[in-house]
Amino acid sequence: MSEKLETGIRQAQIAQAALALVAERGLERLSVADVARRVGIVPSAIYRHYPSKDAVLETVLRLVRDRLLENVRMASAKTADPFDRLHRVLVRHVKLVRDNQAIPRIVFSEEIYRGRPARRARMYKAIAGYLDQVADIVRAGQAGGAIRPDLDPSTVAVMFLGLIQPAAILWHMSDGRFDVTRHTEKAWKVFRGAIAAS
Amino acid sequence: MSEKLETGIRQAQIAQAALALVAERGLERLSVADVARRVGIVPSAIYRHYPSKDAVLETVLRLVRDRLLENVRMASAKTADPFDRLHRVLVRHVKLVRDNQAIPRIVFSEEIYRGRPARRARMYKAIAGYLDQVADIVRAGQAGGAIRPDLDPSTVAVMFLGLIQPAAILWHMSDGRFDVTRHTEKAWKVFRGAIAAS
DNA sequence: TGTACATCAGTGAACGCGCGTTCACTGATGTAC
DNA sequence: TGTACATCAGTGAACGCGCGTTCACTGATGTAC
Repeated sequence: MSEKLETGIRQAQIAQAALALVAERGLERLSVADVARRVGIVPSAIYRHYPSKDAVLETVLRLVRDRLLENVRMASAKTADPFDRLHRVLVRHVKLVRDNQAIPRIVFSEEIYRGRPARRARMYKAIAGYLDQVADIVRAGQAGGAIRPDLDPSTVAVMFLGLIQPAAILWHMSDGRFDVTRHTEKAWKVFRGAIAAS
Repeated sequence: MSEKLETGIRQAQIAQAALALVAERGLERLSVADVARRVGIVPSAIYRHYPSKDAVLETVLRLVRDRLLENVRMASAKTADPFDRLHRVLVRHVKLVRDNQAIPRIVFSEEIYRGRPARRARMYKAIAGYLDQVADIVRAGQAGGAIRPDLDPSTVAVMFLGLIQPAAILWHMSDGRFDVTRHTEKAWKVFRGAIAAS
């Protein structure tokens, strides 16, 4: 028999194991049996700590949301210059995507939202929150005179996401051959020039 | 018994039905039984026309690739002005994504590439081909003096994709509430200003 | 310090379900005579 | 024009498999006395 651990610890272990397995093999391949094996218990023991596989996914989704939002918060704290702040968010986001392949696999999965519109809405809200924080940086830059005042901050925020996302997909589809970091740095310069006050 | 049709016609019907079902319910929910029902035959009859479900997916993938590439080709034919051409590609792409929800669901699926690296490589090549054509438009614009000569055409092409992709995802995740068309038009103006020769 | 007991995480067999696929058949269609 | 035959798309029952989940049990752990 495997060591007996209290349910709080096991719940965290199970969610972490699930996240790691999604990163390795994708969400469709995630099975209760695999998660259990990784944790070192038997499949049915999962049900001592979660009522269903779906409940495990719910927790995984929360983990992902937390990491996403933590990202902007951290990057914004260190400096006041709007371009520095945006650039930090960019670099951290690229690193996040490179290190945690599970994130896009979960966020853009259909399966995880199927029949649970509230769950999709919650994730949309998290992404919208991310964009709002980027838009806030833009607004601050406009107030300080560094960023062109005629631009819509929300549009700029979505465009900012557009610096990373297609690159991340190309990186992923090319099995790492496409150089995300190089692309985002070059794209960043163009983007910076486009939004800077003249 | 359902009407007897020759295998060439059935093959096309089956691929189309599969594509439509992916658009409606996603790739993970696609079953041989559903495809058969849609075509009006019995599940096992699928195997008169395809050796496996996987072979059906192969054909669906080809359909999607064709539509993607046709898009740039069509948009480029009508006009010589580089901004006009890019704008046409943009508008067509947005329409493509809005009309054919199946496309992103297939292209970005993990499942369809699992254990078939050649298939993923082929899709990557299709996307790279798309980007190359956009880059060609940019190069032509640089040669003609309309677009800044110091920009890397490939970077500009990926950024161009970045005008659409995040917006498409937000549109999808918000159940159509996010206004893709409006966003891409606003983003297009900023982008255009960023790459135009001064 | 030692003993009886309650709690509850871990076990393994078994379940029901959906799915892709196989297979022997049926019967419609077109062709050769 | 009519008949026998070959072809092959369509049928439905059955299969094996993987999976999420249930359930009666086991036995380790901590607590009350």
